[in-house]
Amino acid sequence: MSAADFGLVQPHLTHVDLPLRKRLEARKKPIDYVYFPESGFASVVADGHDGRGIEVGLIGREGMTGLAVVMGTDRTPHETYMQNAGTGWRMTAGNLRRVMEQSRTVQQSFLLYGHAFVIQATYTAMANGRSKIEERLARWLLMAQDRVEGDRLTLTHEFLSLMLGVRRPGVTVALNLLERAGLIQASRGAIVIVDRAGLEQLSNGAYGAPEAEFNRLFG
Amino acid sequence: MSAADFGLVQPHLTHVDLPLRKRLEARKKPIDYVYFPESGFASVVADGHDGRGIEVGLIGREGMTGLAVVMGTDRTPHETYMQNAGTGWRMTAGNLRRVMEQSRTVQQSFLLYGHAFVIQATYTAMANGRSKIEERLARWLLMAQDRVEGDRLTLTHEFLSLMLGVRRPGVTVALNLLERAGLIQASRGAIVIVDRAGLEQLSNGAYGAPEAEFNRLFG
DNA sequence: GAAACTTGGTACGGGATCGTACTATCCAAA
DNA sequence: TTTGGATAGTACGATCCCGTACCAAGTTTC
Repeated sequence: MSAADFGLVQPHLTHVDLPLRKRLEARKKPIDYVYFPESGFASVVADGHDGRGIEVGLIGREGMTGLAVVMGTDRTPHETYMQNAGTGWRMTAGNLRRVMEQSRTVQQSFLLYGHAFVIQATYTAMANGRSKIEERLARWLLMAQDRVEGDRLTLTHEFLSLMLGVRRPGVTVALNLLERAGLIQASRGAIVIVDRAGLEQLSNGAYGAPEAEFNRLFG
Repeated sequence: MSAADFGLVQPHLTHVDLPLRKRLEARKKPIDYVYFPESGFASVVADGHDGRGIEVGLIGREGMTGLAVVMGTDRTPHETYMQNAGTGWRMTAGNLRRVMEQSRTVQQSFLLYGHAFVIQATYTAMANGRSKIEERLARWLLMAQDRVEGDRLTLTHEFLSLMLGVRRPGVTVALNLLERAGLIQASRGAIVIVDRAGLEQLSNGAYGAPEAEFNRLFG
């Protein structure tokens, strides 16, 4: 985004704390604020009819929440909340709408990120349909590390199982597999990424394509 | 879309035949035309690293191809081709860009459909992660019927297996299950939907949410 | 109408994942 | 220091789905 465009957006931004599990969007409720994380990341979670959600999107400092507003509506059927605590900026949905109307190029920047998000979602659909747990896990860990500083992720097996939509023991077993392969180092409530290249290889094609598309657009 | 807006779009539209398997978008290639099907439907297919694709989106008369252009870029990593022959209209990507620039409200209409498409993709991710074959099959049949006239779908088990990313015999077995339940009537190369409500129920929550969102926006 | 091809039905063993339950370990609060 | 809760490891049978193979039945081609 150009300096001039950022100048239009910046006055509306408020710096905010984004603690763990803070809800940034509620399902089917009007979106009040859109958030631009600068650290940590949020999960977009689709609710199944039986209340068992599954993650369909991951948003960190590369992106923003509130794409529904960018697309011209005010809500989605999904829930979005912080999965890894951090900080960021937010602006009201109304101000976002006004700035986008004011500047085509600002709007264009947000739309381009929207495109990147769609691609991420479609590849999540592919991974969920085609990949084994350890492959999806490797993909998720890589996507998460892309969005944090350093190589340490603070999360439990239970949380990962909710994100991937699988059993908790399934995550435990898969993590042990990754650890024995020397790709990660697990401890209670935390995972350290040791070998990114190895994880990418193990993901067996599940990781990479959306990231390549993002880099083509913004890199 | 208002009559005035349609007046801006209409001059650029050319009526075209959309035969089975016609490719509307090639992966990672610049999009020349965007298509508005009036009958039949197209599949958006993500390519796995091993070349085994899986469907991540379904587009019929309710929508359009070329969302990447709407979002401000010229290509996607996906492939889009007609899955059920029909007819439609197309316009060049350049004309689409110009019309959207000319009219905020035209752009807004297309963006709103883009939102609906994102929701469809995210629920596909959920279905792929959580639902059994027969549930996903019921969802797919309902989505397909939403996009054709009448209750007859012309497609083979083989094709369905490619769309769902499962084995062909898996589709055969699941279809027989649906038929024994009196929900469909299968014959060589064709499926007749007999009981929509029953299919929705059998889909176990996999069908419905994206359609509800679409209706909220356009219904 | 015979041959070649497409499509659909069925079967087999194997692997992935499930739901569940139980135990072990770590950490924090009392 | 003890106790209780959160987290992780392991095991069990059941179920779903896989890859593959083979055959049957319909359809097209010659």
